[in-house]
Amino acid sequence: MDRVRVRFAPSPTGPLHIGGVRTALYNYLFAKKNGGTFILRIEDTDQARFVEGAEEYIMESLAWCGIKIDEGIKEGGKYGPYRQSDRKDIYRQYADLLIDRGDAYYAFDTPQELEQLRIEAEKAGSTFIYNAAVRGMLKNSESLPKNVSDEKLNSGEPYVIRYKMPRGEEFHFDDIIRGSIVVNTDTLDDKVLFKSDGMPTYHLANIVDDHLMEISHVIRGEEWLPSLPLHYMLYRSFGWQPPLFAHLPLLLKPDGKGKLSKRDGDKMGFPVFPLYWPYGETAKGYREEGYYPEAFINMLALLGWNPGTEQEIFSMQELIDAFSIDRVGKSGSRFDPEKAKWFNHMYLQKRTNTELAMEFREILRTKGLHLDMGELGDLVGMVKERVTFVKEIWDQTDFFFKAPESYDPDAVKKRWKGDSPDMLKELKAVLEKISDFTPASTERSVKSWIESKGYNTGAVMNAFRLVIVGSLRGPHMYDIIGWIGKEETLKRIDKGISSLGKKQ
RNA sequence: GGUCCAUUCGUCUAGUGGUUAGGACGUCAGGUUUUCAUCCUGGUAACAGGGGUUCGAUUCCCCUAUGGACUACCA
Repeated sequence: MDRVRVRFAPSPTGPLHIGGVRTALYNYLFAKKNGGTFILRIEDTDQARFVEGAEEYIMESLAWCGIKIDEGIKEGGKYGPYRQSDRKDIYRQYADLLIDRGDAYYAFDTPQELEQLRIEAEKAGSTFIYNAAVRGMLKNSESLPKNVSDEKLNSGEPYVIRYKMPRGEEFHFDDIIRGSIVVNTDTLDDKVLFKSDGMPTYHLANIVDDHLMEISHVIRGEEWLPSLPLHYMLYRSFGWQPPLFAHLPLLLKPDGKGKLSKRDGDKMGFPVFPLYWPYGETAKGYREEGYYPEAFINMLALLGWNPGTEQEIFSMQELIDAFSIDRVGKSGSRFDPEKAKWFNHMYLQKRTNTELAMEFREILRTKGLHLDMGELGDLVGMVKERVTFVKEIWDQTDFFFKAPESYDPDAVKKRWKGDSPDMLKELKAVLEKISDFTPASTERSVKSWIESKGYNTGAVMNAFRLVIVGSLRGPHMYDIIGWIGKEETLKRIDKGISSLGKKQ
């Protein structure tokens, strides 16, 4: 195989959606697996849709995901510039070349005229296609006498350059994922290659850049499959060797129908973007929701690709080693937010207590709490396995920091019995005598006291939990009181007894 | 409407011309636990339908159905 060079070529029209991130990821994995180069090319030929901040967003997203760009706007490279608006001067000559070869022509039809034709066709129950069948009846350099056409060009009348799709040809081409595909060129249209504003369309710019940048494999979304024949045709007209193409299946909505769209996130309560999008209509991001990039990438990689083994947890390097484009599926994948959470849970479990403590410390800081790392590490270790996100640690540990201000009514009803106050008074006396207030020693003393008195363990411990935590949740009681300390423990027992009182 | 693409548990998927059709998420049940959660064990659940080809099709072919993409001087 020649040197592998792939590109991810998004348009800066807004935040990058997770489908786009997956496309970038597969390109990256394929490149790294084959010792190739991953290129980021910004396709901003549509000036009307350009969105400020989108380009930066794309780059920051890839960086967050750990997808490293080899050649691009910031990285540089021998094939630059890597932004199509900076390559504007390149495209015109290729459009002219096609005209010289008779594979393209000038068209003067106005957008309004074409719109009218479409409406009329629709009324008649058909679809208007600008192709060989109607070319001769429209305003272009194929139908008009040469002098009329030249006059229009010279007078500065707006025009576009269209590809002259051949008539009645059975055209064969290949896709790595789909296999071989055949279309009749009569069903294709004379696509605009060069717009009246002086910019190329996607089709022209894409083919020219892929050729000039020596792209070996084009890995992109399935929405491009219908224009693949045109792209092959363009390579043929230029006399260039086309790259290999792989069209990825789309990401679908978790419920209902259709492909995942930008609006789905807020509607269904999960992000569809890697990062928070701060402009205009803001959108949530995985990063801000508390996902680890490793988990996010792992989840995305497995949506449409699988290694053929039962392994599900992959580091980026493992993904690179295992990746093969042959194992990319053919059908669209429905995105499952629950599975995404599971991946994050798994990655969080792999973090050390110290790492988690450092992350959690940032959250505590916003609450005005400052603790040393040793204490925090112990705390986090008690609850890490019950959380999916670092931010959930607070929900699991709030009672460590403050005595309950109220007691869960259901728990009180169920666990606060008539003899609870007396039992807790006795328990308090037992605890008071313990000088070495560690989980091991409190557990030993309390257990032997319960045993000697013949009490029911559940009755004691649940009432105890109620006054310490405020509800029936949390880690083991001895771990909790070991962390909050003897003094605080005794205080909470007193407070609980006086607040809850005797059961009526 | 037209063109193209797709179709295995609810979801992501493995898989083969003859399998008890496997795994994961979810869900349900049981166990562990002083609580909740975790965890462990187990269960549930799928080859869209119809024709072929074949000794035998989930697997190969055709049709239908369903879903999806595209159908712009957007990418």
